[in-house]
Amino acid sequence: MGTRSAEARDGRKADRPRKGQLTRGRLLEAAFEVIGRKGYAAATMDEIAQAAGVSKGVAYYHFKNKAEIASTVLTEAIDQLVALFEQVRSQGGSAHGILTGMLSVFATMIYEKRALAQFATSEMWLGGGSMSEAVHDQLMRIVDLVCEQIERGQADGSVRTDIDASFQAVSIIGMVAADALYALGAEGAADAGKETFVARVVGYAGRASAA
Amino acid sequence: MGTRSAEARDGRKADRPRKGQLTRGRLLEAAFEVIGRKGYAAATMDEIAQAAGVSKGVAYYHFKNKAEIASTVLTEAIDQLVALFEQVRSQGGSAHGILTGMLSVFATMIYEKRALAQFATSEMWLGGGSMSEAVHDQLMRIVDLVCEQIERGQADGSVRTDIDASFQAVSIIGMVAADALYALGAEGAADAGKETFVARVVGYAGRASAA
Amino acid sequence: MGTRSAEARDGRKADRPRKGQLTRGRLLEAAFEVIGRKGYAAATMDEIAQAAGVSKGVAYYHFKNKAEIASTVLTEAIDQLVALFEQVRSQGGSAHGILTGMLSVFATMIYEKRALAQFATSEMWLGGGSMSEAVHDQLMRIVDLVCEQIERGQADGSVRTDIDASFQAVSIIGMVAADALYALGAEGAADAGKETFVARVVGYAGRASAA
Amino acid sequence: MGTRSAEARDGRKADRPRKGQLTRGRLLEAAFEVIGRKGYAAATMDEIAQAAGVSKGVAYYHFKNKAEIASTVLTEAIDQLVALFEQVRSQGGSAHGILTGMLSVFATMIYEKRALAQFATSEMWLGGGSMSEAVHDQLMRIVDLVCEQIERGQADGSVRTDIDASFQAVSIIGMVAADALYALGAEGAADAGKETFVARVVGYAGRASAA
DNA sequence: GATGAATGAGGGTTCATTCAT
DNA sequence: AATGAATGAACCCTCATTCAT
Repeated sequence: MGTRSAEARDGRKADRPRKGQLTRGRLLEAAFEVIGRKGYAAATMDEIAQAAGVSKGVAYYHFKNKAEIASTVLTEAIDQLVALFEQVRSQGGSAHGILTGMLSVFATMIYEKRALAQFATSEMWLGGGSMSEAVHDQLMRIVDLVCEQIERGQADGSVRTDIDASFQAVSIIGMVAADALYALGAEGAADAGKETFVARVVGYAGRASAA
Repeated sequence: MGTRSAEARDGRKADRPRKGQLTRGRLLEAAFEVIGRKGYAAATMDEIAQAAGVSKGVAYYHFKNKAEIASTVLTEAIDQLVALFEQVRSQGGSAHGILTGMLSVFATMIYEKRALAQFATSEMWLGGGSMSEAVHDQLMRIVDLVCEQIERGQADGSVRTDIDASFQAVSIIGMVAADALYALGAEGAADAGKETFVARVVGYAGRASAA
Repeated sequence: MGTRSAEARDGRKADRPRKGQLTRGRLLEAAFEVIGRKGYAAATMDEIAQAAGVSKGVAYYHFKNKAEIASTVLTEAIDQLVALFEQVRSQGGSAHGILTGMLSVFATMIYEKRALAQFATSEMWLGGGSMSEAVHDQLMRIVDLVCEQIERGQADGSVRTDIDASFQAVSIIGMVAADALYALGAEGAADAGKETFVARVVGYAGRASAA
Repeated sequence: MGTRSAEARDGRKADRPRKGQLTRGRLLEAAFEVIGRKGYAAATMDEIAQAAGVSKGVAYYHFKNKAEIASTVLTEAIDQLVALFEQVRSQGGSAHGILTGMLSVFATMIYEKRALAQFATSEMWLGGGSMSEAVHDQLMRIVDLVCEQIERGQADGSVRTDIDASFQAVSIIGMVAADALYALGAEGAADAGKETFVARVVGYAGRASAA
């Protein structure tokens, strides 16, 4: 005991990441891993706490209940993804270029955080679940950003107009998700590497919506 | 205990599949409905038995456990779908024509049995779950049939060859599933009707793989 | 095992007390004892089930939750008391005579089922508890029956009229309850015996309301 | 650890009861309110600390545990009541006069601090609980003071002698408590006002013990 | 004195599964 | 074949209590 070094050294007590925040972060990581691996229903708070290296009680100190920890995990990840999407958008360019960039970002994230994709997708199907509401809302943020670009593309003639923009957005996202599921499910496929995976997904999906 | 089976059965072999098979069928229907509505994990044997109008104990007379009843439901449905696919294939025609027919059949089934699609998809993501093994095997039967036609199309030049056939097959199926999820999730979308839904999905997906 | 004698002997299978009813009864008895001894909050379903000689799960087969088992215990006891009160009333006589009879019955029951009295009283104070609603409703049935006789007494001039009948009813019941608590709390007092206890309570309380 | 108390305290003994005593007082008030509203078992240290506007840890700095904070609340209130009783007694007068004064004081306090009455009464029934011991001891102080006057009345012939003095004391107190519960439980009854309530209780109870 | 964080022992409840009848 | 009843293992969650700072 007595390792209060950090703030003592530089005296910035105020913005020192409190110990609690560290634990909270560890819990989120653990929840991400466990839920991704076993699904929301099969994941237990016991296992999450254990994976985080803390007692079960502390999980309930930081999060109201299991649903909250799960939706926090998801929201934080989607926040990252949305930020990346917006970054792609802010760099400007044609609708097709931005779309390609978004899909690339999306596929990359699925590739890297497959567990989250599993969690989000599986919970999203459930109509009346406790989680489904929050999951759905989060995922719609992604769909909307994709949809926006497809509409731009429809306006400038680079994307086919015979199908609803939102329909196309959902199709592309579903396609990418399914590809990821398949590519990652086949364990041997992983060796192809991220770049190959992303390139294939983007190349294929990009073609589907061309005008 | 209970060894009066053999001779007793022989005595009325002809009319045996009466009560037992009826009950079994009712249980499968109930399981299909409940699991589709709440997901595998949240579905309880109690609710399934109650929905079937029988006692809980009888469910364990007909099925070994919860996993078995669920995978039986799935297998029977996939059997139907496979049969339809093979029927489409047996009518011959171009790869594109057969593919279109299969997607049409697939989209129709999702539209009509959305609960099953939900069940299959959500469980499939789970890597180590009890169900996932069986679900995966079943769904691969579908993928393989689609893949077969894509390979035919690649051979005759009607389908792009720059992407693995299996990759394309998975993409198309994922796309259709996502579309269904979205179209059926939006309650207002249901009024568009089955034909509109199927046409849109097939039209869009068919384009993605064109050479 | 194999003691299916009763119904076998006389063949009245229909009204044989099912095994489940026996268990249910045992659970109620156990709940009565445990809750009476430790209070509602401190009583655990584990202990109740164990006292009943069954597993914890079966308690939830017969009762929806802890509150239900507790309020069932209480309701059944109050039912008995109400039946006794009504029996006293049906025998006719002066208001004073009936009141005396009722108090006698009431004091006797408290004396014999002190645990229940403890439970009922302690829970009744709590305003917003889960139990309090049901407990209050049950106890009011007793108050009403006493009140009815006090009003009769007021009508015929044998009971003072300067105080609300309901107020007097409550006072008398509170008095008896407090006496019981005191008499039974002092362990040495138990030796005075039931008759002495009842006589004292009735004699004292009966005087308080005389005109 | 923490042995700097003695000399540190001595250094500023005069102005010591500053922050610490204030916090302690706030905790007691909060505990009084919360326990009164939800009962001892359902009250949580969290809620008490929050109601006091301090952290949970500080409650354990001032009180050993939950039982201590509760019994302190009770003891302080009973201390007040005892002081009032003794004040009534010190003013002299007939046994009947003093008794009336005591009941008036008692009824008034119940009326004003109903939450405390609830707490005391409900916990008192519990035989082996953690609280019951302390509660019982405190309440007996009240009973003894009432009993003392009843014995005086029995000596001078103003109170009936056919019933134990202690029995009568308990009866009267129980009566008042029950009346308070009833009067305060019926929300509409509150409008009658404190004076009416006290007068009724005293008038009724005073009569019960008259010789 | 005070705080936030952590602990860990249960408690209520659910549910897949089994079994006697 | 079928039923009602029973079991027991978890699971989610709460909360009194402790501790480092």
